Amino acid sequence: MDKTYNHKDVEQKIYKNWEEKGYFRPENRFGNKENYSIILPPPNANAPLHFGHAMYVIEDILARYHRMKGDKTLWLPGADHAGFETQFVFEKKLQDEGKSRFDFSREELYRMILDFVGQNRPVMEGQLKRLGFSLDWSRKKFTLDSDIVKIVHKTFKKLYDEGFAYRAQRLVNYCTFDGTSFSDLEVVWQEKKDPLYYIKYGPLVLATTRPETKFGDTAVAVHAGDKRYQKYIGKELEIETVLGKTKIKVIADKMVDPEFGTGVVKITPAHDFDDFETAQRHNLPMKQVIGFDGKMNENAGKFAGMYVKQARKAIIEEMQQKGLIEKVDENYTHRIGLCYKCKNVLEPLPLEQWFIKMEPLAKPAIEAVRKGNIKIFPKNFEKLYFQFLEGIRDWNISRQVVWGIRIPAWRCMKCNEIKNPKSKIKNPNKNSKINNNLAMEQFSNEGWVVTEGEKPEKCPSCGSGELEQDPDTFDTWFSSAQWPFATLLSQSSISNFSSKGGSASGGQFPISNENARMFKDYAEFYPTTVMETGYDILRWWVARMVMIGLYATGKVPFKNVVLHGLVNDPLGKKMSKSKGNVVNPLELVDKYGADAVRFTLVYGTALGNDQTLSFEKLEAMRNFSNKLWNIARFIDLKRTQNSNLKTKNLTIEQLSNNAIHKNDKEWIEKINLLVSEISGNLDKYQFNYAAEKLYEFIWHQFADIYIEDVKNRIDENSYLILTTLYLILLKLLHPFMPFITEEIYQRLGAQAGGEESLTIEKWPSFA
RNA sequence: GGACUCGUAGCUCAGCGGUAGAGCGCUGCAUUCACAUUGCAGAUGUCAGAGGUUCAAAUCCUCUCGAGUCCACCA
Repeated sequence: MDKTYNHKDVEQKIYKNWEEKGYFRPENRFGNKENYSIILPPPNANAPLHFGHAMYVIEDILARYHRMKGDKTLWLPGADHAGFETQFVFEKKLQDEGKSRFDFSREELYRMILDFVGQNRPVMEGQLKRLGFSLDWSRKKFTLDSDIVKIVHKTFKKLYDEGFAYRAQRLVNYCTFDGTSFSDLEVVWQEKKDPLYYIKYGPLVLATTRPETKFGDTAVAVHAGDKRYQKYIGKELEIETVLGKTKIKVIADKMVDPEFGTGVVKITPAHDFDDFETAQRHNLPMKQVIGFDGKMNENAGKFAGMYVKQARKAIIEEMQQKGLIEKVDENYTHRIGLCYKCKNVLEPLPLEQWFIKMEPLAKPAIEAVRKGNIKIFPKNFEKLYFQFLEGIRDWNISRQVVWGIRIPAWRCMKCNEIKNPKSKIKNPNKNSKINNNLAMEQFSNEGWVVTEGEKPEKCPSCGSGELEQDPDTFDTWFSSAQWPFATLLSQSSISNFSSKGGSASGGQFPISNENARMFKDYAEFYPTTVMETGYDILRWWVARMVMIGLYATGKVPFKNVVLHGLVNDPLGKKMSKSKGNVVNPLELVDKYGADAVRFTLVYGTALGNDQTLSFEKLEAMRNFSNKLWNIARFIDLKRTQNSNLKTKNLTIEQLSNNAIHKNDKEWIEKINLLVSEISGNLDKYQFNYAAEKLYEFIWHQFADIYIEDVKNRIDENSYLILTTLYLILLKLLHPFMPFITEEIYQRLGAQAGGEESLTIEKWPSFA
């Protein structure tokens, strides 16, 4: 054996062997006790891993621990299509090539992104392997796999049929130049100085930066406690405007800050996010004055046809002439949203989209945690969970991107014409004249046909064949929310469970009990045992999985939630691509070895806390690997010096019966205690304790004291005890440092008579 | 603006009611011995600050200051 351990020589070779032998497949285990399952949070298929993904080592520790304990263990990998993010990255690439998404048809664009992702996905998977993750690759899934898509469609259909999915008009950030809406993520916020106009509304004066939207005002709001305006609350005022006299209602709402401006706010539901919400609270009508083409519409009277900026100027001039402007604050700064692409000001505009009613779904999700059907570790995150669910709003699941699962909903053009004769519904990107005067109430789903993916032949209510599919795709999180049951269900032949024959009403989708046997993985591993992920996606992902999982299957999707913290750069700053401080975990694996990287991540940081990446710590853990190596080297050397010295794979009890020397007996007892401590720590997700104890014990107890002691009195019996105890320590350490422990085990284990790999060895039990 | 997390040895962090802990670093010594990616010995802290609860507080409560994250995006 070499003097130092060289991880590069062994890691990849070892992983390849593990995989070929099928150790990570649950069906290959002997003596299965309980079913144990973890679904890997699917990394973005498009991007290489970042450091956060290395934290999934926690899942590997759990998987390996339970596998060794004899549980039938499944750790299932997958990849997420990450709809908007991936399309965003791809469009950047197009941009670099001097192209844009508008140069391609929907189908072309989708195909191109699919190819792009296809090239990147193996990179990500290879990285997970380099980290030693004991994932069952035979079961890997992608969120756009056809069988997953089928399940997602089915869930949506169920939500629709049971009245949880509805169509409604909500505001979106719309770029009138690019003709598309953007999600909140892609809005670029910028500080800008704009005039703040103080304009007269009858007896009131209010401040606004957007006087041109005044034609869309459907109320004026003040704070309920504002003494100045008490007498107006609930009254209807007659006011003078540039388009003549009109009437407007005064409401009281908490959204108004009496300190700002005059303490009076105009409410323009169609063109301001806050106003929109206020209008919902007060059941105010919505009046659109700006079209999807960026021009004022007919509600703006003589200003119709003007672009927003022109109109603002023209209106201000006229108001000034009429004496309707009290003053102008020229130095007002505020933040406005810009299009990331063309840097134009985004226009909040009302667009019809699909929503999910969340409150009834959130209730059982809250209950599940309250009752302890789901446990969250560390416990303090429960608070965040409840906070989110108790204040939940309906979920907009429509996304105007191509890269994703297309919503299986068709609009009957004929029914819509009957319902809304004047404004023929067309793609709003082309036609601005829709829904100008719609009330705020939820839309009915009339005129829509929702299926499980297949195109309907005709409209069930009018029989028309003129059906147009919703161009939108689902929010990525809508599919990820179904990940635990979707991945497990889709392991079986999915044709068993498709659409038409399926239980239409009543029972929980997707399957009736008698069919359950067809879905073996689902039956065995759902609900999964642990969902382990970063706390930053507790609400985005974990909470939604609970809600949708409970809804779709009638069961919690997992029994335990384990949340890890973030890994920051060596200066303690969050790693981000834009800051350019991202550390590739693979670089560190190359330099220090996967085991050292893994151990570094769990050593010394309590679960759920952030940590700062430390090269010193990595070095220390690499040294620890070397220590392990040299203990093995000592054992190996003695053996070559005296062929009577033997190692045997014995249990602690058997060892006890064999020990002769008093000191050896003591050390057996010490390790016996250690086994129980480490097992206890792992059962309680106290990975840092376990790692610290193993490090301290192996190095400063076992090597520094015990080996030094045995060295001077070595004989066949003491050698047997010493080396067998070392095997036990390797087993305890294996979930944390799988490569080096396996390599040493292979070198020592040949004589020991154990399993062919540590991966499938039995976890030491304490006497 | 709202919420959450964190401020403990030079650095990175455990501890979270009972007279302060680890790793790294530092100081001194040792070393043909499995390992210098080593061993032995040692120094180092009014546990951010101020109040309060308690027989007892780094640990519980309140406030202040500082660092960070998430959410919202005030006319």
